[in-house]
Amino acid sequence: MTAAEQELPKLYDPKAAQDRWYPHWLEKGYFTADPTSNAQPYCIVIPPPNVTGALHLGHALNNTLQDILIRWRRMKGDSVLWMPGTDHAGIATQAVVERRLLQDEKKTRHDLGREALVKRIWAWKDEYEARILSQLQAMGASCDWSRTRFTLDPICAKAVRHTFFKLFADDKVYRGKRLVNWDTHLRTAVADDEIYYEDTKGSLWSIRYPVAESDEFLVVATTRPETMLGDTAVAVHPDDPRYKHLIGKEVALPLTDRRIPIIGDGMLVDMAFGTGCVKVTPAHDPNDYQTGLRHKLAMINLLNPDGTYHENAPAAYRGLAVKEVRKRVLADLEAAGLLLETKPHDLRLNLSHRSNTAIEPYLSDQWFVRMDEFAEKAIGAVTSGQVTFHPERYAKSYIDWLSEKRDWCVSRQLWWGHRIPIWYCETITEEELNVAFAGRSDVVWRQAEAGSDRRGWLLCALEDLTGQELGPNHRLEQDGDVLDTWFSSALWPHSTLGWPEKTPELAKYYPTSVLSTARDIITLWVARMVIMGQYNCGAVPFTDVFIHPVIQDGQGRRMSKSLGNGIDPVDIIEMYGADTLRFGLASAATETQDLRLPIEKIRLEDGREVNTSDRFEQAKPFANKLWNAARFVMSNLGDYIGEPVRPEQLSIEDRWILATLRATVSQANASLEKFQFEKLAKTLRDFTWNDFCDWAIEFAKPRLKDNEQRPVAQAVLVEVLDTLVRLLHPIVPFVTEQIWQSLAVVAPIRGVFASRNSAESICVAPWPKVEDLPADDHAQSRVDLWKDGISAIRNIRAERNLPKDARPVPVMRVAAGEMESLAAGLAMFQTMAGVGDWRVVNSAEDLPEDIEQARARGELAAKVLDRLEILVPLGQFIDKEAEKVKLRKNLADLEKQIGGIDAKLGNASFVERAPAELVLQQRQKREELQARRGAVVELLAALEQS
RNA sequence: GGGCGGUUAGCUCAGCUGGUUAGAGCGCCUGCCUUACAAGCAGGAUGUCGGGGGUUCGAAUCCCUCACCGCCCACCA
Repeated sequence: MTAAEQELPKLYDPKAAQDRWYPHWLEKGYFTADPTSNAQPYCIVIPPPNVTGALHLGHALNNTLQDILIRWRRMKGDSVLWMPGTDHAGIATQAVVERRLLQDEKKTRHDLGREALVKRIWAWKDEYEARILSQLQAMGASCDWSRTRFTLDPICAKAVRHTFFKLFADDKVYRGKRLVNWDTHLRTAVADDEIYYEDTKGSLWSIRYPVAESDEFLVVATTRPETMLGDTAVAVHPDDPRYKHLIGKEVALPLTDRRIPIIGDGMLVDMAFGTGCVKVTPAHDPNDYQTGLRHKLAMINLLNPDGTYHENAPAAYRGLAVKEVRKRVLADLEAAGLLLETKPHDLRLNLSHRSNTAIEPYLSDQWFVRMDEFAEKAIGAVTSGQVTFHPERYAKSYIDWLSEKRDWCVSRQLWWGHRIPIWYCETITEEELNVAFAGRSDVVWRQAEAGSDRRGWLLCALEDLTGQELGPNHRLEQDGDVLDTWFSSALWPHSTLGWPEKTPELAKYYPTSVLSTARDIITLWVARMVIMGQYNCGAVPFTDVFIHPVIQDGQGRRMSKSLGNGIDPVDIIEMYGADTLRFGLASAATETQDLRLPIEKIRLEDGREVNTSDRFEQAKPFANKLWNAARFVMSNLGDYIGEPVRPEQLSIEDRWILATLRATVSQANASLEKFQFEKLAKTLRDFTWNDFCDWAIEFAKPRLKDNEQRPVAQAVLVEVLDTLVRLLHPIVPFVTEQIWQSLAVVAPIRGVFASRNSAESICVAPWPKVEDLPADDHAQSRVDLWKDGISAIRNIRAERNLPKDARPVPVMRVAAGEMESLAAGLAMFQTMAGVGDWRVVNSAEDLPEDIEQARARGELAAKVLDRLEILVPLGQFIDKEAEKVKLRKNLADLEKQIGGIDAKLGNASFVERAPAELVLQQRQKREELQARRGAVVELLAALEQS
């Protein structure tokens, strides 16, 4: 491509840049990690999106922020790996596929069978995984796609199998009882997040339980009378004077022939609620279950999986459904005169999302991971500083949750997931097992615990058992359940790197660097990754956890399908381009607040209705602005030869913009180190727009017309543009690459000083270094004075409505020491402020005659600034009255400020107690203001006399 | 019920280790198609910093309290 072939359209075309550069980056392999590199490793594993559906804006935010970090570190020269992948999301995915099956074909999973259903889910997964990956690519994500993983793929499966095997062998996993949320319609356990609540008007029934061998009664209040058939105790508060004496005695449980103990339990019972007596049904209520554990009560399961009453219930109720049992129990109690009262009571019904039927707490046997030691170690990882949360307040939720040390239930009654690698055999003996598996270290076994639903032996194997290992006389049956999705997610940082194999990737990139996620999964995911990382690899999985804000709609609600307020990032990319999406999200990613996006529905040209947000309008002009600044620079490089520039050739304004750029690089570094993306975006936007475009380019225009100054001005523009696009690249990768590549054609040689580079893509160009750019306080101070002067004249022109072509001839009064500074900006003033010849005078000396005369005639407009007084003769354009009003307002402002300072300085306590430095500063400030006031008073007086 | 965060311009948000006349983007008003950019330029207006109390010479910033909004966790016999 030659310079002539360059297309430099006025409007930046995001789509063209995206279509052109993303495939190019992939082809060149810039995103491919090299574990053999000697560079410092930097690795982020993507929080794997669920394959349940397409990505929304929350994912876009998180992945934009990760890509910013990744692209930054890649440019810094680190050996970078951003590991992509997706999550099988157990119940969520199975549920969507089952729901669709029911809708489209009126079939349940039982109609299809396990194998066929799983096949359907794989097809679903393939579709959505492709969609998700293409969304990430559309956003510009620089993942190493050659390593894309899926939580059910063979590499991850191997890690899961090895982990479970190790846990089993170490006795860290056990089979135990637990109350699960049982869906009696679908005959399956459902997860907590698959339950919804409905407030309904129910009843609170009071039932008399006769105390054995006594005339006394205890009255219990319940919303679920049918569960009384499974009661195994009645609890009262141990300090309750009404019942204290009964603790240790028994009641005769009505409708049954059982006697159950009266226990004292301060945790379960609130003396003030109801009657102060609580029936305890450990097998069908979570609190009662805990109470049962505390008091070692019997646990009587009343239900069959289909929700009918089990043989553990008295004969009269067996085989009946829950509702029917309730009716009968109430009728029978009534008949026995034991039903005291029925009161209306508001209660919350737990319903299954999947079948819309009531959830029954149901006691079942599940696999658990022992958490005590694990949690202790994982807490230590944070308290010792091996893992740091950003913002740090989130460490508290992590530690609080882990401190409960509740064992982790890892089995799920699903078909979609990692099958639990346990085989049961009831008939074998240990001797026979020893013989069958002699010499094999890949099979371990343990005896089933007493009280478990299984008898005989539990075998865990690294490879699937065929079932034939024990010979024809013994049946081996594999556990039908799968593992909790979070089990495989917990291994994600090391499983994706190849553990348990000792891969070069694992050696190079583990522990990874940063984990970026939302706060709602700090416990479910982050804590468990730390635990499993420590267990499997002996080291924490990452050193920093960054918690990003949550995206909400205009009403502060989460985005969700059911509310219809979700935004597809691809829609935003189509409307605004990927750079604007990313810039908008980064600009909104503040540390303290969640991110509120007022949603609008709009209809696209193709008729589709999509959600969008005004927030992207705010970010929209930026890429184009940058593009046009670059276009200006490049259009002035036709004769650029790239000769090195010696520092002494630089003008004041060159030194100013380079010094300002230096400060910007330093600020950008600080923001990136601290995960302050909003600050990063703002810093770079401000530099681009306010310093580079508004001033530096304008300063350069006259110099580019001067043959002598032109090469230096060109070199500095190239240097600044080159550095700026490198700084911006992590946020807006496409427009910066477009500029980088175009710039390479017109200015193959860059670098005002030593830092020349000619990277073939900005993706791998060096990150700017602060020390390559000169600091220059003097230039900064001087250019600030120029800017003030130019703004002041523009202000006068605009406020006095001077015609466009009017060329007033102003005077600037400054202290003697500043005269030279201002005079150096001569050319700039004339073009940028639109003035004719102008003069700088010493404020201690008399004004030039023409100005003095204009003042006498009252035709002078003035601006009295801190270091500078600007006097513009307006001649016929003067409006004396308006001028007086302005000066009076100016005077009032100054007096108000002086008054404020006087109040402070007149306050003895301030002078005594405030830092001396501050008092001095206030005194100086007062002097300046007084001087300005004097000047304004003088001007006003002249005007009034005229 | 416990915990966390928020309440600053019409909208979305910075500022909060106390100390200039409280800022930005978008929107709004005025004037400009000034050959980088009208998705632009120049200029302008806009705030009892949620209410109340306290600490301090000084509070948007620190403390207490109330109200409202959001989130997490627990619970509702």
